[in-house]
Amino acid sequence: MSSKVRVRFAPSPTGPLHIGGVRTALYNYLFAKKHGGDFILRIEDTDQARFVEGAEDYIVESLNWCGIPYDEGPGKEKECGPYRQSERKEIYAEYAEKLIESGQAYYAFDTADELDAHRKDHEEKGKTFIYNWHNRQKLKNSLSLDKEEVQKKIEDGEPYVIRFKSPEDEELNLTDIIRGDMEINTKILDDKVLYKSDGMPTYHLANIVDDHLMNITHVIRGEEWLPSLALHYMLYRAFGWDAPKFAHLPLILKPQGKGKLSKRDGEKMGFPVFPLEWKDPKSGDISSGYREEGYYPEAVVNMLAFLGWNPGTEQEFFKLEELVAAFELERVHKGGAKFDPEKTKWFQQHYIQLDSEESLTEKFQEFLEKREISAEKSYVQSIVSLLKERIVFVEDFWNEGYFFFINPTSFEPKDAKKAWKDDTADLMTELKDYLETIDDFHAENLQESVKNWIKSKEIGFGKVMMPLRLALVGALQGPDLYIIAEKIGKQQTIGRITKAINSIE
RNA sequence: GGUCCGUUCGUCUAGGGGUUAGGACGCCAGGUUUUCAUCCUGGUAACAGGGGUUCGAUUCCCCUACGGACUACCA
Repeated sequence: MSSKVRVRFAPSPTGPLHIGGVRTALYNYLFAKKHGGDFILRIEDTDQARFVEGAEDYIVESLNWCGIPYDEGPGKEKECGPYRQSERKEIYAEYAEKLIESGQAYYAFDTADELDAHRKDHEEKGKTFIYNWHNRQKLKNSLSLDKEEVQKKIEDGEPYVIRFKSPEDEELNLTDIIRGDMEINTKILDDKVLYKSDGMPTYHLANIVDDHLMNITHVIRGEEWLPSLALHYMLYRAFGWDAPKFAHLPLILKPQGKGKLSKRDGEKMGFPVFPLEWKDPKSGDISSGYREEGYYPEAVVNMLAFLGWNPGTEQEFFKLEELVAAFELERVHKGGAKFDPEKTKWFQQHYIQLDSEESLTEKFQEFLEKREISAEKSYVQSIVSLLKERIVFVEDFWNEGYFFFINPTSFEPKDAKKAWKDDTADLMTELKDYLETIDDFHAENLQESVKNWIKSKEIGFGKVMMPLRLALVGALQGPDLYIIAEKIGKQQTIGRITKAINSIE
């Protein structure tokens, strides 16, 4: 086993890639890169009914945005292509036939309705219907029917599926890198459909055949596949192939309540569950994405990496290269992890603080342009520099500093109540008159002048500074007031004081 | 219901037969900031329960409870 590590991420294009899927992709990527291996993208589109237009592009774009591009896959064809299962149809038919020939699979003619009736019947008796060794002789298949009859049905074009012939009673020893050894008896397993009547393979067949043909060495996938592991082991054995190693990742759960994280949770609790914004082609519904919400990919990747894994040290900030170096499947947790939107914000805050002023200025200028607010680049840069340490998203430059660009549109009622007393209007009028006499509006000069003025009036600083802040900002928040006055200039400063005097009772 | 997997502060987790059970997010308090945020300091808070094994179990074993996944001609 000295062959090159090859892993694959194999989503089906049934909609936008969920954040849990992104984590699976990330772990695959990290593992591959750590071992100098290949990361392959395979599109599992064997279910035509669930195919969603645009989903594949979305998946590719998501991986690229996260900085975890695939080495092989659609658009990056290498010798193992094609990488869409719908384009590999003939291959699966061939392998399904091989299993029939070796007696490890059989044709089944039971209709969906018949099977449903069996299930319902069993359910009413409090039992579970399992199609396997104990009843397959009584059902309509090539094991129970005469050879001629089977032949005739096929020739007549009667629809059929191919089922795996699961052993009756055998202890199977399974190994998972994360969970260790497990033992399963085949008697409770059912004869899974390998090949559907529409001429397409099921996940199980396609998956095993492709993983083998694509020389996959490690299968890293979600825990929902754990119950299928026994089947997959038997399939490899039936073909006479070496099975890859398996690692089943814990699930990502809802922040509150029960169950796994779903699309709905994001909408309900106000955080994205998708990397990128997604517009459903049918309903037109829009689901928010981390990119559009202003998150940096580094933050999302770092957060995701730590959901179910940790390096065992106290370091929490990891760039992608560092994750590659530190990542180990053995350190992946077994239990599901509840998703924590707050922690994502914390990572985001960290990574945006690492961004350069130039880069942030550029981003904030784009933001301003969208709002049709024009400002000199040097002015924007000075605001960015001033506000940088208090922001988590680029948008926060606006939330924290809109007053550098526009007049406050209203006065925060709570703050007005606190800052604006009965005699404040008169005091502000006096201050305004005084400011009229000052020509040098640099912050230092302003500070000294106003300080002296306040002292000469023999009143408290708060009595002046709070209403002044309210007038200039619209609320009791923001950076140094003298700097604000300097930035917006004398005319604006006096104008805003006047407006406040006239509009606050 | 059946099969399988899991369970350390509210959350993400470290740890592992003898520890003051460690860190991070959140929350709370104090300091800085004549405001707010940032920042700094401190604090709160956990081994699901019951049996074993052992001189000693949070750590090993069993049971129970709880949680989760699967149980389709979906992946």
